[in-house]
Amino acid sequence: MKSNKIPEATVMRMSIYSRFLFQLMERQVQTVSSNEIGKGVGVSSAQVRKDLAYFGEFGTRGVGYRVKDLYGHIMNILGLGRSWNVVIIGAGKLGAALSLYKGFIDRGFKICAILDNNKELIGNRLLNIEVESIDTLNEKVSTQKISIGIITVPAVEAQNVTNALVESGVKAILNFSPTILRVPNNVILRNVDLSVHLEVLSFNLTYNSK
Amino acid sequence: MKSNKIPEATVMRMSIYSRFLFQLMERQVQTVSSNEIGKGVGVSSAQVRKDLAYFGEFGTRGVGYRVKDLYGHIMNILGLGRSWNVVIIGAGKLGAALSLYKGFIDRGFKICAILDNNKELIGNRLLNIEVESIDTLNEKVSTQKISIGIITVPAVEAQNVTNALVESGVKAILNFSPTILRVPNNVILRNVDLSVHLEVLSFNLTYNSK
DNA sequence: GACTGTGAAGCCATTCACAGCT
DNA sequence: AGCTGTGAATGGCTTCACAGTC
Repeated sequence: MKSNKIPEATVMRMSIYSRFLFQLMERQVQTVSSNEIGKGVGVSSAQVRKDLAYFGEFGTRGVGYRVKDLYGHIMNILGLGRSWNVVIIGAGKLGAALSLYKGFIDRGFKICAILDNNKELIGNRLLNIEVESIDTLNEKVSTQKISIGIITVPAVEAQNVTNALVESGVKAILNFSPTILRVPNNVILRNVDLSVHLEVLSFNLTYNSK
Repeated sequence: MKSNKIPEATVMRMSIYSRFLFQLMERQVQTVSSNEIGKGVGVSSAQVRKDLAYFGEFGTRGVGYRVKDLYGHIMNILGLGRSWNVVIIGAGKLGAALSLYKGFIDRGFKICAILDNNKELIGNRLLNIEVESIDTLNEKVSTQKISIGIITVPAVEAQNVTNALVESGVKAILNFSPTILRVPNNVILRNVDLSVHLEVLSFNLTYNSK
């Protein structure tokens, strides 16, 4: 499978489809059509079929998709057939919230460590994990086989934290700080900018689009 | 200005440009080129110029852009020349984190109220705001002129909360719950799905793209 | 008749390349 | 010479429409 030819938008929708399918499973639904999936998640049926076609043929013409099978396929495609170990750097409010975020845990992301350099926060307990010093990063990553780092520190510290994460051997970084980070190109970086979304709303409200 | 012809990606980048320009202002930089902006935020110079061109001509050929002026223009374009009143529904960890999120406050979003239906959370103090019952929504929105609602409740409650927000007169909603919400089309809705981003990383790690 | 899978068409965003200004 | 603003070219994602299958 050549993942670099697959649109990122497609991957994001796959994630959404899988959650919709999970809901159907809970309701014991056996079969679903691309049209129903599309209605359920807010895209066209053609889009659903095109997205799935990147990865194979999962349906039956005239019938639709078996919910359970399709769910399984998508979870495997997304690499969620296993669990991922994660470290969060930054034990402020956002880091704390994310460490307890059910959406992560439910989908196989295990928060193994929460690190910070602020002595006031070190020692705090979040659920069953204790906030520890950022000095323990290398040890945590290697002993716990952590492959993903989440950055929730202030912008000014973000690049330093990134460098430390890269050096520790983490393979992917999810950055919540509003900064452009530099990473070597064997490390995958994604940015989530919370302010941007509110500002898009502000823009739309101002020019009352639609 | 016809905002409905402007790509959403452009609006999002405008938000990012403005923060980059703010950093330049702090460093007393007077003038900047599209190339420098592009380098700073990780896009091409042509992209920067195209984006700005949707809104007018802000630069001087042969010279570049005056940092302060361009910043001011973009802030106005984004509707950030004023402050926006916001209500957060859901005082769990995520709601609490967002209510204290500096990135919102700094950009003129004022969290006026945090509401929840969980009696255990009502009465908690977050900074200077007290968590109150969701029953007070209508009153809050009208007396405090709130135009934006942020949803951080569990998925099952999200549609009910949305309906309440719509009825209260809120004009835009930022939804952090992983659900497809229905809103009348005079209300603007944006979804932020935190899990999706980690799952895209999982996908990329699995097929080591790039 | 219902629904998938897919080539072709359409559409939208990004990049190119250069004329025009300082 | 340096840099913006922009029409033209490119590239990529989405929609269309229908052949293929149950």
